[in-house]
Order: sequence, then C-alpha cells, then structure tokens
Amino acid sequence: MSTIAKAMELLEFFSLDRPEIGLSDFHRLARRDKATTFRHLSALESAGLLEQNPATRAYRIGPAVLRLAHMREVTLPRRAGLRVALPRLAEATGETAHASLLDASGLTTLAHHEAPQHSARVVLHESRLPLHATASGIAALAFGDEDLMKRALAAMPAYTDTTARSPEDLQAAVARARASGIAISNQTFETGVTGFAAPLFDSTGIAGAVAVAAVSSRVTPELQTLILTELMNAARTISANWGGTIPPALAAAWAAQAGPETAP
Amino acid sequence: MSTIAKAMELLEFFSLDRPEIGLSDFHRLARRDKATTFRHLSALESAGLLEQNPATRAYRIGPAVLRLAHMREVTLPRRAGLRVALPRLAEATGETAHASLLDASGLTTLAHHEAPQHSARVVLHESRLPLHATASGIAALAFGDEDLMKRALAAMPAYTDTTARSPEDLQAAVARARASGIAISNQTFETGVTGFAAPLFDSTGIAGAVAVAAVSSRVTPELQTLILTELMNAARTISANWGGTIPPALAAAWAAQAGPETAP
DNA sequence: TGTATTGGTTCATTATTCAAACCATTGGTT
DNA sequence: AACCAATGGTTTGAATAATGAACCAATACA
Repeated sequence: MSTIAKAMELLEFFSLDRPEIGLSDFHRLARRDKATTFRHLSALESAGLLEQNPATRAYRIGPAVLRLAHMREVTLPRRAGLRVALPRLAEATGETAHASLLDASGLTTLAHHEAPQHSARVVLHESRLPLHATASGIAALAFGDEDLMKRALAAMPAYTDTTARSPEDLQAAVARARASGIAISNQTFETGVTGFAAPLFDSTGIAGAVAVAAVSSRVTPELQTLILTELMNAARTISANWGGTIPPALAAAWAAQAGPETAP
Repeated sequence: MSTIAKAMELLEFFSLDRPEIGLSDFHRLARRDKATTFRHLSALESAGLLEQNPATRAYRIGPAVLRLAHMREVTLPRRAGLRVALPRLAEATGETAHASLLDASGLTTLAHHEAPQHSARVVLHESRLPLHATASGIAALAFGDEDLMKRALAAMPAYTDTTARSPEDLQAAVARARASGIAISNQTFETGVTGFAAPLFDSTGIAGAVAVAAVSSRVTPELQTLILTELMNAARTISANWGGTIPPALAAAWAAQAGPETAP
C-alpha cells in the first residue's frame, strides 16, 4: 500500500456520525503508527484537505475540498441533475430517497432527501455503499460490465443475516434486477430497511443508482408499486439530466413493470 | 517535500479553465518525474479523489470529493450562510460578488454571484486568491494574526503593475484596510478590475472575506459608496450566519464609514 | 502525588522515489 | 505505407524519503 493510499484512507474514516477525529482516534482506527498518522494528517492539513478544530485540535474536512467539489460540479454537473427529481421521489413515496455515484471501487452517496410525512424514516449514515449488499449496488451491477462484478465478488462482507454470501446468491439477485429493471434488497445492509434502486446512466454508460430506503414494516404491495413507478420516473429524469440514455433492454423491463398497471 | 504533499499539489493544477489534465501535462506542470506522477495519479484515482475520463484518459476531480464536501457542509455549514447575502450583494451593486474562506495557505473561493444588470461583468477564473494582491487578502490580513502576515510576506508575486511589491507597501495597504474596515485594491490582481472586500468571522475569529469585483472604468464615487455600504451589510449577515462576532474596532470603523452619509 | 491520555517529536532501518531509458498506441503528414 | 510526434504507461540501480519504537510535554483525573 502506497503512502498516498494510506493518507487517503484516513479520509474514509470521516462520516456524518464522526465528522471530527483526533490523532489518537486516527491512530486506533487506521491501526497505523501514531507518528506516521500524525505526519499524514499534517500533510493533508497543509494541503487544505483537512483542518484542525482550534478548540479540540481534532481534524475535520478542510476548505480545499469545497473548491474541488465546486470545480467538479461546474464542469461535470451531477448534483444539479438531482435537485428536482430526488425531493419529488422522497415526497411521492413518503420514504427516504438517495442517489449515488459509481466509481472505481463502489458507490458514493451523492445526496439524500428525507420525506417529511413520517417521523420514523430511514436516516443514512454511510456514504460509501457496498455493491453486493445494497439495492443500489445490485442495480449498478445489473447494468455494469463484468469488471464491476469481479470487484463486487472480491469482497463480500455480511452485514445482516440476509446479505448475499455466495457469488451464486449475488448473481441471482443481479439477474433478477436485470430482468425487472429495479433492484430490491430486503434488509441486506441494515435490518429493518428495505431498499429499492434503479440504475442511472451518463454519456459513458452506467454512472450510479437512485434508491428509496423504506422502513421494512411499512412496505405493503401498494407502497411497493408506488415506489417502483416513482423510481423509474426519477431514474429516467436523472439519467436524462446527466446526458445518458436508457439501454433498450432496461426500457423494455420498465415498460413491462408499468404495463400491467396501466393496461385497461 | 513529502510524498503526500506532492500528490496533493497535483490537485492544485485543476481550475475552472483546466478541469481535466492528462499524465504528460501533469508531468510538465508539476515538473516531476513521469513515472512518479503516474503512481501519484493512480493512487489518487483509486481513492476516488480523481477519476479518468474514459474517452480521453485525462484525469479529473473524482466523486469522493463530493462526499467529503457534502460532509463538511452538513457539519460545518459555510455555503449555506451565503445563500441570501451574496446574490443580494451582487444585485444591489450591479457587480460580481464573491466570498472566500481562509485556510492555512491562503484564500479559497467558496462561491461567486454575478449581477444580471451589466453584460460586461467580472468573471472569476481563479479559485485560489493570493493574500497580498487581492482586496479579500488584504481584508483578511487586516484582521488576522501576525502568523498570517508572515505567510503573506513569504511569497509576493507581482500580477500587475500595481501589485504590492515590498513588505512596506503591503503593510500600508493592510493598515488602511484596518482603519477603514474595508480593503480596496485597484487592479492589483487583474487589470481592469477594482476589488472591495470586508473580513468575515466565525466562532474562532477571522474566517474569510466577502468581496465585490467591479469593472474599474465603471467605479464612480457614488458606486463606491454603494458598494461599501452593501459590503458591510453582507459581511455582518454572513459573519452572523457563521457564528462569528465583529471585533469592536471593526464595528467602529464601519460605523465611521457609514456615519458621514447618514448624519443629518 | 501518581497515572493515564492527549498531541507531538526523534533517529536507525526500510521502503519509495528519482531519472532516463524503453513499449505500445494513436492521429496526423508526406 | 512509411514516418513522425504525440500520448499513456513500465521498467531499471542510485538517491531520498517514509517508517515505527521509544520518548517528551501538557493536560485531566483520582
């Protein structure tokens, strides 16, 4: 593992639950030498990627990140394409909606939107989603290449009792998603949460996924139908905003989903 | 220079004008070995901080940056505090308004807003502002500590004929800003652009600056008075949003500015 | 007072980077 | 087709960094 990779790994420990981390915590979390950790943190700080809370001396995300994110968003807009579709999806379904972006090593949560209707709603903590254990991941795998599948198969930790354990289980789930155009995961990542996801495309192909995370006990057949319909609409809108086209096979699968409902 | 610092430096070469950079360009821009540059880029890519454009193989900012920026904004909102004040400042003055955040090595542009009134307006290209050559930098220096001034004096490249060259010139400009509460820079960074800036504060002290960049030929005494008034209002609002307090000396300086106008 | 924990620093050992060469591919010219 | 000048990417021993165990200073707590 390169020095740079080690330093970058430190950034992975930040989350909405843990937005500030001190030297000793980093030392323990990363299981790396304290001196080394300190040097890495200092280097990241002087680059502006981190900054120290003057009061606690704990490290947090620095302002340089804002500049980089702004630049990416100006030249390659992604969040902008969600601005209307994601709140609409959350409101129409009454559940939490989120969209994630596919990169070399998995899915990164781009944005999430919570429905105002229910007091009990799914709150997202993780911003990095595993391919094999989330509806979003399955949706991406269903329309990604074999290389992506290989990376998913490389590491398959079990999060709950129902997380796919074997390559066969995973491939079966992916095949179902490919056939129906929507991935459904029943408590494979977090207990009590059922995930529904549709793939998103940009001009280069599969680019991410849009998903609804619903409280499992609330999912009735009626709600599920509503979620699937809204999810297809949202995915169509977002992919169009991102300059992507829906593959014919997926368009057909979606039409088949909607067909029985809209037929006279 | 540490390996991490070198890798981080690569990120500095991105700008709105140059959002994608290939291996050979990096090799030339950073004046560093091609093999090493490639390893650094690969490491940054596998961390998600960069990604390769599949068509051109050039590198661009990766999706991990969006996740980090989102996290910072949720836990330490800064952009949110500008949402109302910055557009108002641009509209009221008819010129381009922008706000920047102070970090260890200078100012980073957070957001900018262009006035709709004029077809000729200042368009910002640089997201990294030098302390010694911009109104924002002078404003920050006027209310920052000596350490910040030391860093400003360490590197003072000349951008135009009127950029401060000597430490004395800079310290004089800073003293004027400290006395009046507003920094004014006449074409010290870009020719044809006059900058006006006020310091911004958060709970820890000086945190950045809010500025108006005006087309120099359009600046009349009337416009200048308008800009100063609006700038003070904007700075007060934003600092309040950021949880900061205006130092008494600055409040007095601003009152003196406004005083002569509002006196009967 | 003693102890545990914090952030931060030092110095031999070990791993990485450097520079300059080389490969393979692509796009344009003659 | 042959050629040229780019591109991204890889390989080689000599130079230069990174590493980790122990150490230091300050704070908090009992």
